Amino acid sequence: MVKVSDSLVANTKVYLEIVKQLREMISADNLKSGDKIPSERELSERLNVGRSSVREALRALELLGLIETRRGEGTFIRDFQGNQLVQLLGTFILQDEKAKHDVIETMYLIEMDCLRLVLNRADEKQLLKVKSLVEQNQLNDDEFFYQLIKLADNFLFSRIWLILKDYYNSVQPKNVVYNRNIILQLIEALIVKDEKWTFSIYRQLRNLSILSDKY
Amino acid sequence: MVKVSDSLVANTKVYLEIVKQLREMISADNLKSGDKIPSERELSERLNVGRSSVREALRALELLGLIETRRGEGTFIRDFQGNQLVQLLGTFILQDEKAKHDVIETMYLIEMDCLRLVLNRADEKQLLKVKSLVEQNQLNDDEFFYQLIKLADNFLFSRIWLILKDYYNSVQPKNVVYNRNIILQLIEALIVKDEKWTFSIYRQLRNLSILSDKY
DNA sequence: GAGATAGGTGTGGTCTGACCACTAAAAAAC
DNA sequence: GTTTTTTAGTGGTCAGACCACACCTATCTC
Repeated sequence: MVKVSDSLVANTKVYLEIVKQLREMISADNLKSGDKIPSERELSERLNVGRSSVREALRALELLGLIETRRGEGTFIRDFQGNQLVQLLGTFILQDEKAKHDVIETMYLIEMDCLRLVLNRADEKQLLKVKSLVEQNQLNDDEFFYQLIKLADNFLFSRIWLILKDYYNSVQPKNVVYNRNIILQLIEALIVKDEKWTFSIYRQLRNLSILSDKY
Repeated sequence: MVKVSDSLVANTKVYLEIVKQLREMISADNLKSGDKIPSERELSERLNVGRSSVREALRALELLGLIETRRGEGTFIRDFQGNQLVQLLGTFILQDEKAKHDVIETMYLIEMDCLRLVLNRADEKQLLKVKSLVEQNQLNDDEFFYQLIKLADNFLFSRIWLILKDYYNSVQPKNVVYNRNIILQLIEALIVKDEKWTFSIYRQLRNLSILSDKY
């Protein structure tokens, strides 16, 4: 009988090895969001490990938001959502002020990077689409920005931004402002590809006017 | 007998409740990095839950990097380090084709963000220190950039950059170029706080000359 | 035949008890 | 006093037992 743990020098815990195996399994079978993964009992049997070890791995991935389990049905790949995770991390690590500052600064800079990308990349059509959504009041501030970030067409930035946004909102209560006029101006500036105007409006939106020369 | 699970409408899983309890416990007792938390068996008894449930909670927190367990000793609060976590998330998230391009683009943009931060933040003294290290040939390209990133004084950026750099090096065969002259020019540009010059040199360093107007 | 009902099966959720491997501190031997 | 041995405590893992729930299917009722 060959156990997963035997394949290593045993300095790796079984549940970590299972996480690894799951990763490879997902990648090999090209499983996507919503797909089902084998049951706990089947995994336990296939990997020659105890079911409790399988559960430790699955629970950890669940807390991370990477999978979702439904009693009586099974375990499914999930579209990664950082919120829950971020909330947890936040209460654990975001105590010191410097960390909060870093989060906010990083988010602003990444947002501006995305604006640059949009300026160079997005076509007018897409921007007009966002504009119409805003005009119909279908987007709040966060949703609007997410649309912009997506237009930057960089998946990594989208992911990072989503996480940072959650941190940001948990640190910075607030912002029900939603000034539609400013947002519309920002879109306009992007459409005409006026970089200076774009960033001027952005700083206004984020209340960075005072710090305008800092970034 | 009152179980943790009974105190709720039971729509919350026990291990999540334990995570919550642990959080409160840590906060109440003001436990800090390095401190020990109760043993699995004690927690199991105190919270009236099975040890396996306690373990599910602890393993999840461990994968998150929030605690550390040492066999034979116990479980300890840990100084949070995101790298392992981000690495894990990365392998789960970065599977698509476009990912490589996104990684490179993201790294470049973050490096430029850091340059901006350094321009506004770093004092000459620190820069001269880096300069002397370069002159003594004590830094390779990556190490040099890491010094710069650190001068930007944003912990989050440092973390993200380190991860991206690993991906970058595995994607981009590689650049043993190490042109000391260009690096020294970059430092000089930063010292005199000449933004245009700085970015011009940077693009040269990263061979972005062709794309210069894209970013 | 259509619909409602009752089982059966598979799944996650949880607990218990049993080992093992390892560490550190106490006890014993010198 | 120093070394060795024992012992108690801790995490690591497994196996088996229930439970609650979702889904399917065969059966019953009309």
